[in-house]
Amino acid sequence: MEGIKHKPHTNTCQECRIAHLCLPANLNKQQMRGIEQLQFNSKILNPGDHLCHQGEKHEHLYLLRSGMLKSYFNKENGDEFVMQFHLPPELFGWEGIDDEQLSFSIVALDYSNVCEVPLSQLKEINTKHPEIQMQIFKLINQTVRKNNIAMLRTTAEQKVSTFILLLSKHYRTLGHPQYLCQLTMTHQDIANYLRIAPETISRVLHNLQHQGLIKVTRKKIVINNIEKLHYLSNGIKT
Amino acid sequence: MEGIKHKPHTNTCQECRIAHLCLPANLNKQQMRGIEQLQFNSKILNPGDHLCHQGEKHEHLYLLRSGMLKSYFNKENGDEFVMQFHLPPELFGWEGIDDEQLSFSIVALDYSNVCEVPLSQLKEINTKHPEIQMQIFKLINQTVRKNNIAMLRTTAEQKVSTFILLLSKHYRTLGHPQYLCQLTMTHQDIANYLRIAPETISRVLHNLQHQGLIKVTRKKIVINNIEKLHYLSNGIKT
DNA sequence: CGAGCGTTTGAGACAATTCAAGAGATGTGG
DNA sequence: CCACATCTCTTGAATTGTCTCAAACGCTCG
Repeated sequence: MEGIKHKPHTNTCQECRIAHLCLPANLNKQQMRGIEQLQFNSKILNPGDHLCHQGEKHEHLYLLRSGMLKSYFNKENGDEFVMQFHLPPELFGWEGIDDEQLSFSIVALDYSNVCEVPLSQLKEINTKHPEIQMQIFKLINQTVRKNNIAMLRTTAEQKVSTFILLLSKHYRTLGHPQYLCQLTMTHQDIANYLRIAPETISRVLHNLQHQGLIKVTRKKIVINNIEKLHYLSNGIKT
Repeated sequence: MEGIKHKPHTNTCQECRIAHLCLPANLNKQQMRGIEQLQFNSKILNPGDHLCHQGEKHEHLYLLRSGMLKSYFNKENGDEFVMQFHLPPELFGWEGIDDEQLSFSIVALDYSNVCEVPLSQLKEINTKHPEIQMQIFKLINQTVRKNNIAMLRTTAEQKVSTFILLLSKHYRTLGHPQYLCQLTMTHQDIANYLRIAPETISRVLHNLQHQGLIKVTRKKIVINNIEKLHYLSNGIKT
């Protein structure tokens, strides 16, 4: 799987379908015309393809246009540590930006399209389009919030139900009904990310299904009672 | 306590003692001369004073020059939720920057000195000094990392020992020996932040003392074996 | 089809929480 | 300066939740 070649090609922000959710979000039409020179390489990744590897030189920020990614690193003892799942539109690759080397690897979980912003170009972008700074703030902020969402919960049930809701929201933006949710990653990865045991994921899903809130078929989850799932995820008892 | 008036006064980055750790970190001497116009109000806070309140208009970024702060918000059910403890030099106030209103309050735990950067001024700063963008990235990154440090740990012992090490590092930068650590916040606040029960904090501290790693006197902790504490905090068994 | 991985399920062990009571510290007003 | 009320912290006992270990099952892919 990994062997398949990336097909880099160039994209201008002007013709990008999700520019309004991305760096140029705050630009008006006139300013948009001024960014003809804003164009970046974008990469198509197949599931299992790596975008970058731990230890490589840190030279890009990335913008996820579509698909789903996982960033992780290997601890000294060899254990994998899942940092994040990336969902579009997401700005990532800024973690550890003060380091020369990348402290993490990023792998595609789904067919994905990623836009590369060279760090070397960032200052220039910033000078020409200072409005973009605020948008970068917002994008970073969304990422931080997304991660807090699942990890700050205390019980396994809260964590898992929050995670399901997060994913289902993503699938809704893809046009699927929001009560549908596809687990593209393994239970192991989710468990690692949420800092719980993989067996616990299994048990919680079983419980949620038993309560009639969801229906699990393989890696597909249908949400029957999204309202109650929200309650659970926020620790509100009914 | 809360009633005591803030004493705002103006600071230029040029004369600031910690400018090299703050926004102008990457500027050379020539560029530093160019930032005479960079000056911000700074506030002195007494313990218990609020810097800002949930619901107010979101109009500043803040830079903590000295002291210690806590940011938190109140959930619908009235429960307090501790988001972060801020240690200098830290850039904060960018969480929820896409919202009009502040989603959190910030209170001083110690005598603190905070520099205010108006959001309205940010674009201008950015245009004149694009080098600062990268420094903002770095500062945000440090904050995210600091929070991950304690929260990604799995056991209560790991969380608490990581937290102690974090604080002790802070006190070292103040000139205290690094094996000294003052808890300016209540166990309740720490517990809330680390998502564990306050009783557990008490028990873990008791255990660590029993193992001879620390000595607890009231809110003062003396670290006897910092190396082993590091092992514990990283989950390495000895 | 068989190998290998991921998932499910159960039983026992362990960690952390909850609840409750008491000790210690802090602040206030007389 | 003391007495009282209020917080915070400590400690114990019972309970709950999650983890670990182990075994079996089910997919997927060559």
